[in-house]
Amino acid sequence: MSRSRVTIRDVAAHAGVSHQTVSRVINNSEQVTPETRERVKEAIKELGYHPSRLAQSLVTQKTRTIGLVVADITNPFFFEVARGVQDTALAQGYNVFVCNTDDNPQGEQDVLTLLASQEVDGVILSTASSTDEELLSFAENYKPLVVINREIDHPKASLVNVDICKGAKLAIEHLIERGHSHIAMLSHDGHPPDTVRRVKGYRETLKAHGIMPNDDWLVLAPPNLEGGYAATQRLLRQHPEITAIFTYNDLMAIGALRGCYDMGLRVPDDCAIMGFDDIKFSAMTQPSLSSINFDKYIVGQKAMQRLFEMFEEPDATFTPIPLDVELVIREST
Amino acid sequence: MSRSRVTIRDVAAHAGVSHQTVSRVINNSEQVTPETRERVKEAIKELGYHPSRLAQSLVTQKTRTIGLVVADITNPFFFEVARGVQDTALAQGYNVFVCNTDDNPQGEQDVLTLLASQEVDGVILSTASSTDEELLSFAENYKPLVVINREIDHPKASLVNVDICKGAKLAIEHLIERGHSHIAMLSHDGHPPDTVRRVKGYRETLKAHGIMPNDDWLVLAPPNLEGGYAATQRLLRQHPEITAIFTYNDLMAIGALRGCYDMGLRVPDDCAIMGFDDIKFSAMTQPSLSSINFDKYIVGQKAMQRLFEMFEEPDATFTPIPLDVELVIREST
DNA sequence: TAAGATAATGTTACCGGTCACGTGACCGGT
DNA sequence: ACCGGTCACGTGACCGGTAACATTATCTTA
Repeated sequence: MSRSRVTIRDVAAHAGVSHQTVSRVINNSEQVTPETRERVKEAIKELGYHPSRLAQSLVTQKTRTIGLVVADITNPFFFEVARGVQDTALAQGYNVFVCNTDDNPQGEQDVLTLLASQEVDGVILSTASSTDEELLSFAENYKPLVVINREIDHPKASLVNVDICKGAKLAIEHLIERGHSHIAMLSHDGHPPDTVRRVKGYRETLKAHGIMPNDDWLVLAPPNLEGGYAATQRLLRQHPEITAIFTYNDLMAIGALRGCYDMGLRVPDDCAIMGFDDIKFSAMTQPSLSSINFDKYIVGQKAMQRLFEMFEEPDATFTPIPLDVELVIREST
Repeated sequence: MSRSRVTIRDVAAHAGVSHQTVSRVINNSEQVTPETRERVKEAIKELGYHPSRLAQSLVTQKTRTIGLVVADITNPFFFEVARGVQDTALAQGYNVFVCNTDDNPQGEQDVLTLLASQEVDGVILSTASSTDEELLSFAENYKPLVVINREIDHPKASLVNVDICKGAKLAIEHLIERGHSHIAMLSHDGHPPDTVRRVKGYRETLKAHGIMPNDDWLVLAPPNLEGGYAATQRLLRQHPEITAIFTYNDLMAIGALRGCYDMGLRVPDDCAIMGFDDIKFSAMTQPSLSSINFDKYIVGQKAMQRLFEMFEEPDATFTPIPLDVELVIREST
């Protein structure tokens, strides 16, 4: 194994057959006598031969490698998705390149070209910094693409969509049911499409219940702990009348929890907090966090499965994969 | 770009030179007239040529790809390390395969052989389910290897070691200083080497201060939120005399926080909690968590840099890279 | 029993690059 | 005018596989 390298021809010589026959054995082709197959297998074992994926890839033009593009692996939401993707990929002998874009359009472009140069067989994209046009052009002249939580209309792109609108609706309705009418929202300060859907769900649900959304109560911040913390303090200082906050994700919500605590406000009595994503931490915070749950792992798994289907039938068009959400009520509301 | 593929010979023909000259231009060899270089570059641009990494790798026997093996990407500790690795790798045009072992020896072996078959240029390993022998044999007949937080003596393996003993010492000394003498420890139920160091630091520091470590107060549990939560409840129910808990990592500590809360115990008054790793969440919990901090991102970065050094000088032996720790005192102690 | 079908195996081109080496142009020195 | 050295570039082999086609052996079947 530490020797230079055992090639398929070495094996062939050792077994007294042509290298093509060895190749057939490796690829489980039927066109081989059980007897020679056995001889070849023995030679393979004796020499400790492993086929070179590089050489295989070069000729088959398939690398058995896919790219997963996420905004920031640091978000628990993404890594559960990543696990789903990786596990299903691995089961088929595929490897996954995980790339961070840092929620930054340039980063996303860099990453996409890098993936292109690595010649991955397909890409799963769970981020949204690039514009629709950039994405379309990527889909156009590249490989199969699965997009998570984003609408894009292209025959070569397939979608996995969590029902975010419904999630936002459930969240707001729950808050209204709890008697809140002064409901603020902390949203992502980028412009990803799934932000739009959350905000849309937030406003429409309020309206549907006869509450006029107040734009001053919709604040934008970085979608992380610190962003939620800072924005909450700012918001509640300016608008003490607010009694409930709905956040873009659980990270912001956990920051909001601490923000309230540091201002001497009690959750949920003084201000209720409602998250989105239901990451593991949310069950352990104090008070534990109400949130919108959906199976992140399944999202990744379905995305990967869809990619496999696209490999099988490159010309087929696929319908979007919907994923349901559910309301999780804990102590914070 | 969507056309079949532009090869180096197409470019050569287009520019009226040999493919070798094109190759020279690509690789910035000096042996090219500025004039022809320009002509070639123009041809490259016109045809939209991108060299095939596959073909390059096949002949150079370098894939510009490395493997990162972690126990579970789901732990915030690991993904900060992962970010450090990825960012530095990317800056040099290297891509990273991240693999999870799920803290499971079989998984680790699977992953290592998968990486071997993918022909990565090197491996960074931040996990510890495999035995030393397995690891040594891997190092023996494979590629450069950087091991994080684990002792292993092999010329082909290099180490990055956080000073865990010191961390444990700082933690325990801090608790003693706060007046605690009934200090329990929640540890990893696997048998990773860095567990040993934490436990060693825990016991020795206690002894150094004239306190006999009580083995009943050392409990093993899965190193995650739920593990910490359950173990804390079990522990405090059986041994109400305990006034402080030192945990294997912050995940367990955050679980412990909630465990205390659900038992009606106040932190730190009834029971102090001390974590390890200082993940981002620890500043946001309520009460915020005291912990041992070290720069996770730097760990990944240094590991990757070391790997690059090993690529440069394959025969050199390298000294371990030490990383310092610091005590972070927050509200939980 | 000869011809055609079919199964098992060998031959050779090819994937898209890099590398070692060969060749000719050019240059300065004697 | 000749020689050796350097520079710019081309030629062909090679990396380690797969795929298409050619070939041979085996089996039918008329």
